Amino acid sequence: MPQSRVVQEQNFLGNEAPRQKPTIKDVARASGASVTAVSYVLNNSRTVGVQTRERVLAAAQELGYRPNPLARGLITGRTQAFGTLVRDLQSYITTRIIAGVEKAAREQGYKMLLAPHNQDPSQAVSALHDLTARRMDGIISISGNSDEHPEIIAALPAAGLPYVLAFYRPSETARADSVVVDNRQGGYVATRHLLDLGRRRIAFVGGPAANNASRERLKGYRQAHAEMDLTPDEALIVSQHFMVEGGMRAAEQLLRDGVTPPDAVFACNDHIAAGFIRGCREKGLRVPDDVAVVGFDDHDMCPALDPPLTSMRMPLPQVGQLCVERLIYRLEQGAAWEPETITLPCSLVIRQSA
Amino acid sequence: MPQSRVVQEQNFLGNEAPRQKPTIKDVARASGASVTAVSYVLNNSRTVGVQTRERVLAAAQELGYRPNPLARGLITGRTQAFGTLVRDLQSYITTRIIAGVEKAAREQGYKMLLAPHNQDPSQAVSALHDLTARRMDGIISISGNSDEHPEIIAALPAAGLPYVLAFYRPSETARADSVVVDNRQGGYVATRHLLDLGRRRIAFVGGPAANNASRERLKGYRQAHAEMDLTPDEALIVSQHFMVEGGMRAAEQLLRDGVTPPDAVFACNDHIAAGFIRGCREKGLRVPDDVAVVGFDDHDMCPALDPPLTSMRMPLPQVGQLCVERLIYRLEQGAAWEPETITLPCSLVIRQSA
DNA sequence: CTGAAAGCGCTTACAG
DNA sequence: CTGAAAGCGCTTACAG
Repeated sequence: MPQSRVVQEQNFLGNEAPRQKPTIKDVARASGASVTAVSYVLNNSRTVGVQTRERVLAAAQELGYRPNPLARGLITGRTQAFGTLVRDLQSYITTRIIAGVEKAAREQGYKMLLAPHNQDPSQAVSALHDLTARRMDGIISISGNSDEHPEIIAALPAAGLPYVLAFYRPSETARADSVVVDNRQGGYVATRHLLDLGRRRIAFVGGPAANNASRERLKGYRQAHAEMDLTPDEALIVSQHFMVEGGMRAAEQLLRDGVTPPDAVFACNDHIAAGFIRGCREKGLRVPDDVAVVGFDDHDMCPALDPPLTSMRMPLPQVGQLCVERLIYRLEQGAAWEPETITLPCSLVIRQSA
Repeated sequence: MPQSRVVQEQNFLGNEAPRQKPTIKDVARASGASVTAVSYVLNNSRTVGVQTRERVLAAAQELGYRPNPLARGLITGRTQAFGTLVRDLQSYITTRIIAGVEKAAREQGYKMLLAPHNQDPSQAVSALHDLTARRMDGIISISGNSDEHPEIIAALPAAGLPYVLAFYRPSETARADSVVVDNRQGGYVATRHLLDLGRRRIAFVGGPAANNASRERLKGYRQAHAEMDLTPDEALIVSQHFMVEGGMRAAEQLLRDGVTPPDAVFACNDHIAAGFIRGCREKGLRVPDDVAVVGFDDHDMCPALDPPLTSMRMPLPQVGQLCVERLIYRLEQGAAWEPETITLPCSLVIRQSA
């Protein structure tokens, strides 16, 4: 009898056809306990006689029993899994947040189902439907450096699942938990660093004008100036796409003949910063001597740029981790609660561009 | 009666508490059909009288009915979802393959459950257990530029699920489907490009010595030389980590005083190439005039490097897409089959470094 | 303290 | 062609 079990185990571990997975009934039979007892023992949800308990545990162990999450989910309505809504998986920022989500989820015994929506509201809605149908326990919605389409955020409450926003600060009225990075402080620190270097014509190259992170960083930029009783030249404040090409275009704008060039640039991401540096080079300007440059994101190519790029680092894995913790907290609390936004500071990584 | 349904729908779409999701029973009741009939209509698995069929469809539509995948999976053993095993989510290569997997999966009506294993066999085994327990329909295992831990590949068959390897060419005996990139051809094309430029001392900077992709690319490097009756200087062939720092170290090795420097470098990824370029700069060597450089991966920072980096592009999204197609094909075929490896060619993206 | 039984929401032989 | 019923693998009132 025990022998036949061993054989099964070998089949499972070997390269052969999969054995039939043992069910709770098999464990009950093998341990001489009732299905009820097995369930209670395995879930620790009721005290069970100690000898029964031990036989159940032994049998489960020996059979390699694993409860079927589908059956369990059907009854409990919980699946020990989160849906993670993301725009796409190509973004450096997004993947680092996901890494934090995954790690924290795993540590808490949860799995993560990824649902990219490609910034398409109808895809997002259908993903949300599916996540709900699969009885996810909650949803984490990750925004990247660009804002999510508003309809996507708006679709979240309708799913009827607890959710937390990562990297996106909800409007006052939204009643949503979120974990965000302090973009204002990041913008402040970056700008302040350039001011401390003695620069006084600091350009600001933001992302698309509507981008929330950019707007916050611009506030920090202004604040740093204001604190030193300086007024930035509004002509130095421009918007571009978060790409190398955007940075090159910004350089064309700001370094064109006939205008006084900036002596520093704070770029809202590293791609822009890199493109700007390239633009400087083409104009014959030296970085950092003529133009000091600070980027944002601390991209892993920063050390490889010429010169190595000084950049703001965001605590991205922590954002993911805190989202998970928040979500689990909500799951366990249930009932009424006040939405909460956790704000994490950025830090400056000084290299040679500023 | 219809009115109360409308109210429910509003609750669902609004910001209120989630309504109870309708079940197949609700659809049966609303349409006056049997549960059996509803099931057959919705699955198209048996012909049903046309008027019944239409009433069922209408009711399902109106109620916003979505079959519970958990209940369905419990019976059918299928969940319309794949598990995707990855080392981590930080790799540029991995995320691009994942994007391809996700897109193809979505188009075929499948979801994707991501399971990172951090190159830790025990994490991989437990992820595999979980994926099996959740009744995934199949598994796609994605390797990045570095080889997977062999135990991780070895654990795959034991899960008893169909699986496909992405980016990893299985050994002859492994009997596994896979979709890989033609690293040999990539190495050949890159090297050939440098040779055609007239370079004759071409260094090869690979990843860790055991790395399979590197070894294949080296074969291509040798082949390109052989075709022109050239023999590369073995001293120019070095191994480094796939990082900017690795490239810098390679530059230290190859450009040190007293040795004849290479006039070109083929680096096995863009981070290495970028680090090497930085090393050249520090030695006062011009790229590409003194040293031409070709990287690998076509990283999105390539255009921002100085000079913009010429690099090999791999058809990564296609790798993911073909994995999904292969897997679905296996699911539908079942039974006996011969393992198949699909090999996709790389292409050269010429910028200014070579 | 304990177990038989109902039931979660489906699918699918089975019997009409 | 059609539907009542069994059953997937669990959890948990319910009744002893």
